[in-house]
Amino acid sequence: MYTERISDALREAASGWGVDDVRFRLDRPKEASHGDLASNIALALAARLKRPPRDIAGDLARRLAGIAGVERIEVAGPGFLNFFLEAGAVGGVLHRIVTAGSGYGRNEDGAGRRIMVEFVSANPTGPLHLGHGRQAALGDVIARLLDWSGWDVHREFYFNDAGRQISRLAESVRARYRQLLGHDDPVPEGGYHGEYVVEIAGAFLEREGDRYENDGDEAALEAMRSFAVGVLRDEQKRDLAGFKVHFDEYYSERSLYSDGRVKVTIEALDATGLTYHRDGALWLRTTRFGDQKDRVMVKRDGSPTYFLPDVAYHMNKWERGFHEVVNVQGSDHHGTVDRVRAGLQALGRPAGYPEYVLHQMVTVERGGEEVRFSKRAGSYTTLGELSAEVGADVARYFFLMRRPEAHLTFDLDLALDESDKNPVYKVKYAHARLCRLEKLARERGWDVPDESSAPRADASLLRASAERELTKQLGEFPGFLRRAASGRTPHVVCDYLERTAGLVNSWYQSGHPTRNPGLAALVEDAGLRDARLTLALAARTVLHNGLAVLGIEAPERMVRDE
RNA sequence: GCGCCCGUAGCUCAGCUGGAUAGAGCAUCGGCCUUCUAAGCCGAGGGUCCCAGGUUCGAGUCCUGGCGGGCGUGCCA
Repeated sequence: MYTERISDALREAASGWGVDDVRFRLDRPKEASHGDLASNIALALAARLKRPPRDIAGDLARRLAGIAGVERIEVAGPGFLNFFLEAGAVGGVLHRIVTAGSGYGRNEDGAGRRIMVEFVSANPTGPLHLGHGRQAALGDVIARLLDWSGWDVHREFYFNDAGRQISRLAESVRARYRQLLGHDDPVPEGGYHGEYVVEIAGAFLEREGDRYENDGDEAALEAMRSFAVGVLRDEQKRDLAGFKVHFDEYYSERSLYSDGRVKVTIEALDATGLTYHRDGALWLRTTRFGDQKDRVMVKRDGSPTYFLPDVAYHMNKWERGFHEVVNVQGSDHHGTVDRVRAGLQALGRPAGYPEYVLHQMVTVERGGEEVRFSKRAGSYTTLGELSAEVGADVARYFFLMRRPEAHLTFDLDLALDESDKNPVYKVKYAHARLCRLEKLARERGWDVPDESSAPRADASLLRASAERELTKQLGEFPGFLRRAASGRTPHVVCDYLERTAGLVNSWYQSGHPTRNPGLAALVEDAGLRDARLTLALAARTVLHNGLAVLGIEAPERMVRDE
């Protein structure tokens, strides 16, 4: 590829001057008059070589003058090198794209190594809300990006089926159960007030009858607990499936207690000599590893604090062979990051283990007003409702289009709008258009380039600026995917796709059969038509693959339901 | 008090290791459908990139100090 060729030549030239570690850019300038590619290498070298950047640029321009695919090189501004490429060199990427097909954009950065993405990990105490939706979309797409980067990815959901919140859920179910039997038990302090608890109590009543009516013991509570957890977990799984999110494994916090891992972890931490007793509790010197203060690990009453199962769990991940772990969590959990890592470091794990992607919260707007939702108060906008309302594809896209650490305002009106305002439709529409183009060509009895025949098309015929701009954009897809994967930032893909769809539409309009028949894709000239249909095929491939990475359908035709 | 994140157009937000005249969508205004789907395109207006210093040939981007907002800072999970 021409970019690699040029960048190698530049690096080699720098090396010839004794600079082997120069950092420079070689990318597509915003301004068309700055060429197809521009580099700041002369500016980067100026200080090292103690020479004016324009002189260096001039030397480089002369030196690279004969390089294949480059038409001419200009020195501009303070010392930028602007490369103007031959049409054939630019178009060559189209052949690569159609040959790679549904694999275009993949790379082998992960080299087949295992990596775990843990996400959602909601407590089974209620339905998934929109915050979980953002997390589900982020985690799933980060996993997909890692897969596209050659990692062996494992998706895991950790569910907290132990502890106080679950007890409160069971007590809330019992209160509702007894209410249904005519008692006036109040929902306990700190309990769950949502209507779904009443439904669970009703289902429990239907299955078990009134046998637990006056039974206040542990066994009754346990029966309600496991029933409620089962119902809620099934519901969460259903909502996630509707959102096109699946997990390889659901890991139970309870199991960490029942199989002794929490106990083993306490003993292991105690054996490090980094623990001490104070006020009747057992503390861990997490400050040794950068935490703001030491933390209690075993409370005065003998029970472990919540971060211990987290440490035990991550030791278990490590033992299962996952030395690369990405945890996707809400930023309200950031306080726990340091202490969990500190506990793990005390046990000899590396400092950056595990990695965290902390996303900001989601607020919902409808009619310009913020919609308040609170789990405890029982007022809801659940992920299931949202998927059903706007569709999984739109919901996923909206959750993904902002970078994780930025606050997300979910505009329900815009998401529900199936007309021209929704960015998801713009991308899908561009894809459908390209499919339509191929279909029409076939209907007119023309051969349409496919994976095997497209590489024979003469891409150097694509000289119009809309064609070149689109072609160059398509060539950058793998780089964007790589950047999105390594940065754990799916929104980069959204931005790329919106821009690409825009260029597709511009190109499409520029070849309007009436106003500008010379640039139309479906022309009589077979050579030109094949070149343009190859461009269409390549663009369709990129849009399809980009949407696939986001877990979104790329339709062959759009049906307007008006 | 301390820690993390955020502050860019009227609104919601991009801006990759510092690069050329700061971008997109929505909203506003003006054009474009007898031929490939107008769910689209073309154009216009709209900016103290929170403020003040500093580093640099060059700062929205890096450093320091402020201001504003969110979250955290439990022997709660």
